[in-house]
Amino acid sequence: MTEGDSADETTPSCTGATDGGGAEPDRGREAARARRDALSPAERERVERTVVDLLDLLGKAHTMAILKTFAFSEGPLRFSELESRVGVAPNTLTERLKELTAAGLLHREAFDEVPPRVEYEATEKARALFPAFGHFYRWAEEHRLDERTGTTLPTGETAGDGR
Amino acid sequence: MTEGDSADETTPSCTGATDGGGAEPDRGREAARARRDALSPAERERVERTVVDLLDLLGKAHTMAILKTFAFSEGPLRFSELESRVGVAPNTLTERLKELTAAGLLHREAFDEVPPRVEYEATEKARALFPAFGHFYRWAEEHRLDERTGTTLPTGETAGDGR
DNA sequence: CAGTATCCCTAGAGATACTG
DNA sequence: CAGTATCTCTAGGGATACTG
Repeated sequence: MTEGDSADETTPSCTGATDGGGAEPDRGREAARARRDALSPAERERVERTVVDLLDLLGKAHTMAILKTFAFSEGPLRFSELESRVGVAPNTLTERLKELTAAGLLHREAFDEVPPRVEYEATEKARALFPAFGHFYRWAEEHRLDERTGTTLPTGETAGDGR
Repeated sequence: MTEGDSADETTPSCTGATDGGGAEPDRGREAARARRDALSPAERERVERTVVDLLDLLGKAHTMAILKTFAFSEGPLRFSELESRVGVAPNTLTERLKELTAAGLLHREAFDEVPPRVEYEATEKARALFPAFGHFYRWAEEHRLDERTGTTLPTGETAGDGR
């Protein structure tokens, strides 16, 4: 992102995530407000900045692909493994990996063996994030982007995907 | 983003986001896999693309600030209102608004009155997304970015906050 | 193998002025 | 008021070659 602008807060609760039909209109908003108001202004700001920064990071080039790779892998992953699985240039991968590591989402361990080996692994912090991705995933199962589904929910979401 | 890679998994909704200690290691992963494998390859691809595209959109300049504004507003919002609340240049705002509208996350209604009036409102589709933001919010309450909290969870999260 | 060092190159955000 | 039209500028990602 570019700005360091003014207002920005954050959000809601855990209400009708999976809503199949029209549930309550703005149920979650109140809860959101409540949660939000429960924090001290300073802490609130801190939290909100964190959310924005996080989204910012997730929105960067291959971050999601990288995290997803970890989410579906058993053990740690090596640089080259990620490089090929994600399909990204080494410099970019290095950068992302550094950011993720600095954010505490990945843990880096280097073994100085003959052919160098470095392993990356998702931390608890990262794992705590995965459920949120799950929410997005579920959302994506029921909705589509780039389609004027207006205010009404789609009729058949699982619809005719391209192939 | 630049390329079309895959996406990600899922998990529980409102579970132990707040986990204070170490819960089960990779509990959600299996569930994620299960959910994922339940879909046809084509649909899975569609869903994963949607998630990536969504994150991509959310990661753009002022998207989160805009959506957050809607999340905390009662009624619809006007262009100028958003312009000042978010603090963004008109062209950029227009662009973001168009994208959000095209994605079906916002509904645009123009009244041709003497001083033109256009109102934007979050759709159901957008509202269904808010709880996910809530998850991020909760996550942000417990974690910090840019801090080496390694594999262990932070001790005192509400940290730095002065009052 | 796991990166770093360069160079290029364009998407995209800001500022500003203008219009229906 | 709600945008559009320009122009400018730079962050950041791709490709490639090189190194500890």
